[in-house]
Amino acid sequence: MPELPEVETVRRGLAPVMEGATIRAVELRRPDLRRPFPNDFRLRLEGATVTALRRRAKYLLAELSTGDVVLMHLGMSGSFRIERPAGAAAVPGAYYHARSEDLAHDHVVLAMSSGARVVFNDPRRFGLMLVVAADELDAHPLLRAVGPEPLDPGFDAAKLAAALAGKAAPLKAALLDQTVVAGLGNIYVCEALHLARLSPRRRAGTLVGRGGVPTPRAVALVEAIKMVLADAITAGGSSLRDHRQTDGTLGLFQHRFRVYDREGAPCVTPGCGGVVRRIVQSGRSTFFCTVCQK
DNA sequence: CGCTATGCCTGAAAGC
DNA sequence: TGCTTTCAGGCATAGC
Repeated sequence: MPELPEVETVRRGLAPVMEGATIRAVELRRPDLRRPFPNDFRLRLEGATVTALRRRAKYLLAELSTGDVVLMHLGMSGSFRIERPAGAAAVPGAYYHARSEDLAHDHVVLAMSSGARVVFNDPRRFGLMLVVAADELDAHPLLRAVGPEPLDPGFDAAKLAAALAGKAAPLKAALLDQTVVAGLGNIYVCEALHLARLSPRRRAGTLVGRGGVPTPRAVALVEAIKMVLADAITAGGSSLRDHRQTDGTLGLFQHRFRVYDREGAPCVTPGCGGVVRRIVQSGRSTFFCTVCQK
């Protein structure tokens, strides 16, 4: 489910009730998600204060006063919601979920000193929660090879070109590769390629000129990636099947999809006149317009 | 029943 | 032989 804009939306929702708050109790309602919780997971979280809640790629990182970091991933169907137990004071700036639902897939509950209960729900259990020492975070196998943050000012056409140079894989597949650029998934790759008018089937290496110089297409693609992601964050992400904001409300960006899940609909590019098509690449649906995306 | 699904790790296969 | 790149398979569940 969640790509960078959804994870960032979740981060912004959780920050008011987690940052500066102490984790009073951790309830693990099953032994594993995608992989087992570490044996010392509860021990290392309980009593620790969250000093910052950050995001790297599609990972949420809760930095603790103890020098540990809680590494969280939402997988395909994970979501967080914030509950306010009866009698607990409301945290300024926090938005609470109206009521609990789908309790069967509530796998982790964090009771925070802010009074909020942070509940992780994940029907498919492709999500992940680990705790690692902060000084080992960058070298951690899950993060070591992750590429640049697309919304970082340092991510530019030169960076993208360097990552794409020599690649024969389709552009779609290259952009899904988290080592090329971090945080894009199936939706936002399709959206960014349409905005940049680039074919998902084009060989990735063709965005790089002689000597590794980025082409105008690479410049356009970087611009499109940044714009699509920023707009999606502003809209609270995209809610299809699973994504909710932490207060339970839906994201709104799905109403603004240019191509994703719009097979057969007219292309929105002014004057194009094409129709959105669906193909399968690397086993996943790609939506694009064969008329204006070259 | 069969197909699809916002992710991504693993391992096999292919290419050099 | 070995390294790198690419892709299919699988994970677990729900909805249509």
